[in-house]
Amino acid sequence: MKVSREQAALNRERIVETAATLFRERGYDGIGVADLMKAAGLTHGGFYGHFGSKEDLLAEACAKALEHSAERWRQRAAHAPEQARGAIIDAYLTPRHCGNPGAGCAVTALGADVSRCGPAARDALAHGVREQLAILAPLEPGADDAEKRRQAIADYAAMVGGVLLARLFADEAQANEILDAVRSTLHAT
Amino acid sequence: MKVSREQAALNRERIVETAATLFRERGYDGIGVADLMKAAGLTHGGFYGHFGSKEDLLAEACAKALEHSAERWRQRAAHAPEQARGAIIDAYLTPRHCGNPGAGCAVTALGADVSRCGPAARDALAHGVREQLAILAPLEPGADDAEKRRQAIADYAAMVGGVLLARLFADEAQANEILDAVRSTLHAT
DNA sequence: ATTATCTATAGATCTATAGATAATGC
DNA sequence: ATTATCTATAGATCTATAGATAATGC
Repeated sequence: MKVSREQAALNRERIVETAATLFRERGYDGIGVADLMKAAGLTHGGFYGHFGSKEDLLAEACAKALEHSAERWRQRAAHAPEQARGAIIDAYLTPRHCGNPGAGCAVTALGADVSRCGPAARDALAHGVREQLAILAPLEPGADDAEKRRQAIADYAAMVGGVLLARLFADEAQANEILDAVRSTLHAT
Repeated sequence: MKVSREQAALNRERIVETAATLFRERGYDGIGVADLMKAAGLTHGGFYGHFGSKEDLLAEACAKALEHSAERWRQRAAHAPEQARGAIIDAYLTPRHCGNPGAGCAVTALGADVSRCGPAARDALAHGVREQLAILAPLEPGADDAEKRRQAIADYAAMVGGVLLARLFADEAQANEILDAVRSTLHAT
């Protein structure tokens, strides 16, 4: 049953990736350790060899999810420097993002859960937010760095809130109205 | 043990109010039916005489929470017509709101939970959002109704996202930076 | 020999229900 | 007689742990 040290590290990685997806899809309390391990192709009891607790895994899953998001933002920032801000905003405020929370922004999907958690998960998510802001701020209009940063925070808040609101509407047209309104308002800035 | 029909209605009301607070504070899965009933001064088993399921209660609790919010917005809208929009924004983006989720915006506290729920709670929260937008839209700048509504949606999204983000930061100064940035950006509109 | 994973289970939850109880309202 | 609430519990979860197993890595 035992696997190599290398395979064990890969298994750990797969648990984190699986958790990052399933927590975002179903919420922190929406998936148990047993089902999570089953989804990763492992058994329940093996979990505690890798993580001290479910909440420790949440912290790692949040960090991982936001790292993926940051990577995507960085790619968009590099490709078309002038329209980078608009590209990030447009990609965030889409029906695709709304409909795929498991691959989307961890702040929107898990922010409320994490804000009620212990410091490990909170700090992980907060750190991820600071990273995202550091990517976004240089792309913002503004006379100085303080103004750019302020605008980055305001953009991020509007994006997060926009998707959170849109996800409440089962009716696609109403969800799209939310996304379109936030998107066009941000583009007018 | 039995109480009057009138008292039973009051008890039901108290269950909803208690749930509206505790769900917002701890999340939908953060409080069980038994503890909820205890907090309302009743016993576990009595719950199912009033509600068909915990999720039905969530729907009613969301509706109630957003009705309270709408009432506060209407009061601000009536008091100082010119600065009504600013007053709503300023009251929403405060440390006080961040630190008291149990009395705050149900969308920020429960949006993610509800978006993973059945239609009853979703519809309740979505209906509440439409009500809030209907209050906010007439207070917005804009050449026509469509523009006012678009701006109301963008404002609401930024407020929701702002508080969600701010709640991630244990450090008060960082939380306040988020609130201040969103607030000042909205005021610049 | 070490250790990653497994099986099995303890102990504590959780939602929901069944049946008893006792006060209301006819 | 009706019914709002109570006690007690069924049945299904959940996190975490203990001890067994078997393959790696010295």
